[in-house]
Amino acid sequence: MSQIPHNAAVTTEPYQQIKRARVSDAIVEQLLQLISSGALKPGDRLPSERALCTRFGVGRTSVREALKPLITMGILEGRRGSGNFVAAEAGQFQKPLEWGLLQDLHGRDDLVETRHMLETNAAHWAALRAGAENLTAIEDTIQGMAKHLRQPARFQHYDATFHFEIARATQNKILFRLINVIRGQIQTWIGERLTLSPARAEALARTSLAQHQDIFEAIKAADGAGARAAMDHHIQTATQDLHDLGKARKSD
Amino acid sequence: MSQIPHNAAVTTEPYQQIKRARVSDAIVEQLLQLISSGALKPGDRLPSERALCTRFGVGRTSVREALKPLITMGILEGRRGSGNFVAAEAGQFQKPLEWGLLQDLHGRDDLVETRHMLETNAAHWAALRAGAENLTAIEDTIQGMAKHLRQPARFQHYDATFHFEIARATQNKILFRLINVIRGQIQTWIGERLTLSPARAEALARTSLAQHQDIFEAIKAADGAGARAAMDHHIQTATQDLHDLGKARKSD
DNA sequence: GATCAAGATTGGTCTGACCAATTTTAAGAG
DNA sequence: CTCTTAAAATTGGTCAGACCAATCTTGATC
Repeated sequence: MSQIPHNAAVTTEPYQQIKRARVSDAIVEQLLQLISSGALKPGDRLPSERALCTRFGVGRTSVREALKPLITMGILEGRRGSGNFVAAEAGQFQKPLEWGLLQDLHGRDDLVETRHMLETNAAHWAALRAGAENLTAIEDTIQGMAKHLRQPARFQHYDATFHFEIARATQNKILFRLINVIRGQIQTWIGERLTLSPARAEALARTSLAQHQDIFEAIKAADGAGARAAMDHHIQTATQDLHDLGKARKSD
Repeated sequence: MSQIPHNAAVTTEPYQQIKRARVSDAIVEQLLQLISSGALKPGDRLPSERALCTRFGVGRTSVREALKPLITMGILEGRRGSGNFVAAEAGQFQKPLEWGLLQDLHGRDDLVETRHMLETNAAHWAALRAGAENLTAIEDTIQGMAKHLRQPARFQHYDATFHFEIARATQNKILFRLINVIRGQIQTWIGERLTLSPARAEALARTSLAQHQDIFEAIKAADGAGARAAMDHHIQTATQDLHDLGKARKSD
């Protein structure tokens, strides 16, 4: 754990700073509304910047100043020579979360610890709130894991989807987004972890599969405490495995 | 709780998309490094955009395209006629978190529930990890509350600082940032909640103070489970109070 | 020394132009 | 007619110069 400095102060001021009407901000608002209302769907192409100029009645500078924040946030995607597009992950706001959470992290401890907290709570709430649709989605991922015990890449995909579906079953959007961004980050750190002997990989997969089944059974039975405990056990095992692998790799 | 749509897919691809070198991106990188290295401290003023043009050897457009993302994320702050400044909260990345978490939220339920989870876990870890410096900081806020039982604004400030210091005592940067952004958001929703009779306000304050003391005692005793339980009780009470106030206001 | 108006500085926006990547079109070959 | 390929048009990225409005600086005035 890294020390958190004592310079940042807490803010209790509820009043918002008055902001002069910037032209670009008004455009940002309109574009956001077009996207959230569904008029612009992921993958859609926006009118060219020059066309937007005439539509909004502003200069191209303002249009570009409006597009820039949306591109930064990962809501839009600019392709030179082709056009500006609504990003596939628009609405998930993955990028700003990564910016906010993962900047200036020296170690992975915070990440692992937070993931443990989020996942155990997610299991708890999923058990209390999962609908039939959620249960079948989760069960599908388990069957996918069972069918690909010897194909690490496939297995890992279903593993990730399992946790993804549990996060969705919580019906809590904030928790859903947090789990996804942290899982994604841990995944990039792990990278190509599964470069170990096939026999060992299959053994790990079997253990993991059994734990996933335990979690699912508890969720299916609407057993909040049981789901939390099962997930706690699973995450601890997975974390320990990762830790062992890290040590093994260091000794290379 | 709002339903989470089933359209978003999970990504297991660790490879990053190749991106052409944009001039503005290179400038962003330099500026970020200047800030994280301490060469530019919060509150500092950047050279004027025209000056940056000559320093970087690029046009003003590129400079502005580089500044825009940083302003969007709250790292810089642009004041027309005055200059661009490093934001006071630079390094906290509050704004991108708000973007990522609070977009498109229909109700406050997710927020309240997530806060409950974060705060109870924070109390637990604070009890296990708080150093002497953390303990005195927390105790100071309690004394501040005790001295201002009849001044709601002051009391609320120390209340918020109490939770702020506990979040810091966890030594977990991610948890620290999450708690701050969510508390801030709940606070803006509450707004000027304390517009009730002085007698009732003081009664609530006394109850709250007692609960804060319980939490602090558990943390001081390094009693993780006790701290979690005390915080759980406190958050539940506070949430209930807010709920009652909301109902009372609706009946106006 | 305090007040206030004129000038200088700065971020925000507009216009028009050019570059490089991409797409579209059209010409040409089979 | 289809496929290939080169030219033309389109598009995002960058540059330059200009103007506006908000702010800061300066200096004259009392």
